[in-house]
Amino acid sequence: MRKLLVRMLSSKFRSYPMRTSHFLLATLKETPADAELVSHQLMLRAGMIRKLASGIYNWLPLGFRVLKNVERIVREEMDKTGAQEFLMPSIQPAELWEETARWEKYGNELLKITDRHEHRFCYGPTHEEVITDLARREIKSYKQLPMTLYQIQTKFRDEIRPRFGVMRGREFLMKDAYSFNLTEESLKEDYQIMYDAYTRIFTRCGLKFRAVAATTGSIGGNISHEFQALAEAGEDVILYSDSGDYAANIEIAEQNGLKEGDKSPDGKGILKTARGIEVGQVFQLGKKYSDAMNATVLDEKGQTVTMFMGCYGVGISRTVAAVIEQHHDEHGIIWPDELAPFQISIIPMAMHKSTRVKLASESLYKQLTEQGFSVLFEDRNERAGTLFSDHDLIGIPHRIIIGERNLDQGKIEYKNRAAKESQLIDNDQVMAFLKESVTIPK
RNA sequence: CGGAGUGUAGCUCAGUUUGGUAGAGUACUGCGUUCGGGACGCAGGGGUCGAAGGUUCGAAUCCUUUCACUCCGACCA
Repeated sequence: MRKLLVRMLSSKFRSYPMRTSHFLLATLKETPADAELVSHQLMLRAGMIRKLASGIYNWLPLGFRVLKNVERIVREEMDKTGAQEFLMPSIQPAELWEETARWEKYGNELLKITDRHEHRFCYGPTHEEVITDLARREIKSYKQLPMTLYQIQTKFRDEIRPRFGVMRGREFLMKDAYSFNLTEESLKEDYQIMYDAYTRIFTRCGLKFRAVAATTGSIGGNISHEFQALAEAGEDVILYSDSGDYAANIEIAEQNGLKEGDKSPDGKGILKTARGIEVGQVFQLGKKYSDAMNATVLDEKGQTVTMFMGCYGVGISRTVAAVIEQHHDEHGIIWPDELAPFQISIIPMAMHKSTRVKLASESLYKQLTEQGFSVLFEDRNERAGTLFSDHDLIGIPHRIIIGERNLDQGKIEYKNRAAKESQLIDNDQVMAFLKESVTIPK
């Protein structure tokens, strides 16, 4: 124990940067044969994910850092609404699902398992039953309402046909929130609060998206909206007004007898279709679960009343894929600053031969990390082309290249991943320049 | 679950028709040259050819069964 401590304090553990030579940077030059979508191909090539089984993926360090960034944004925006984070079990007893009749109705998508005592469980695809059970035990009075709880957790839905990598995986990371309300008006207020929070979340993720009226499917309830990231690869079709606010999932639109080319029902503009990736969905559940499971509180008159509920989901792992669908070029991924696994990469040229380059690079690394930037230090003894290609692929937004030639002029090179050309910056201006250019997430 | 296809080195693939000692490129290791946009030479390591059974003197190759994975559809959202 003492030995380990001494080694950690004295060795490279402390002083070395997050460096590519010891980072699990599992990039692939060629596209794996079983990936169809650009996002799936790039996630594999960049070494973000690896498949373990159909629809089930490992998240390697690079991908995990992005996943964590989406999670952080979601958590920040949920906390802003006053929702409380907590955690439910992923394994759920059959009895709860039988109370709502979903043990049968949810179908084969529900992964059912049996323990050694022959007790039946499922791996949770969603958590309405568990939260409602918790709420009926713990929430007693109208004075506690409204109340919203959320968790960020791995879900499992046994899709008939998983596809497109984490876009339609079986196991996936999801944020699910549940609101409890005394009245329908209160529910509608919370619904709007969540709707607004989702708008902020997906905006921060750099997504172009539309919120569309949606059907409620096996979750149930009355009113629902999906947040659709616009992408040709999307599996959903939406109908939207080209100049008004109207937008609906194709199912809803068809139920209302609307089709492409029609006038928008709000009178503004013409309806057009687009494809989308569903990255979030919000539901006004009403009393579907609270009725079935008897989740009640006492109101101010001492009467027993059934609570209204809402539920609100964000597909966190799917959002990562959706962002890539919208942010890439022929060389690889182009991360928005808030999602990038690292904000800045430092690529020293011929560092293994030039002490000057090495010192300048390490010094800059130290300064940048002290300022709170996340920085990846490229220390592999590879040819420049290899390094540049890898960094293009993994999509770190801000790149600093340090070489002898420019050091002689007192300059370093900066290249934005999204830009075609790089630019030279005076050595003593670098910090100011980056502070100006890089968004630092809190 | 219906239809189509694929399983050979970490990755991309040849070899299977017509059975005869397991291959290429790339990646990886060592040495040397080179190195600001995926270099080159030499030397190496890495495979129960998805699995099981059968036919045969001999099976990656032929037969049977089975498993996994991908795509289209239905399903889900």
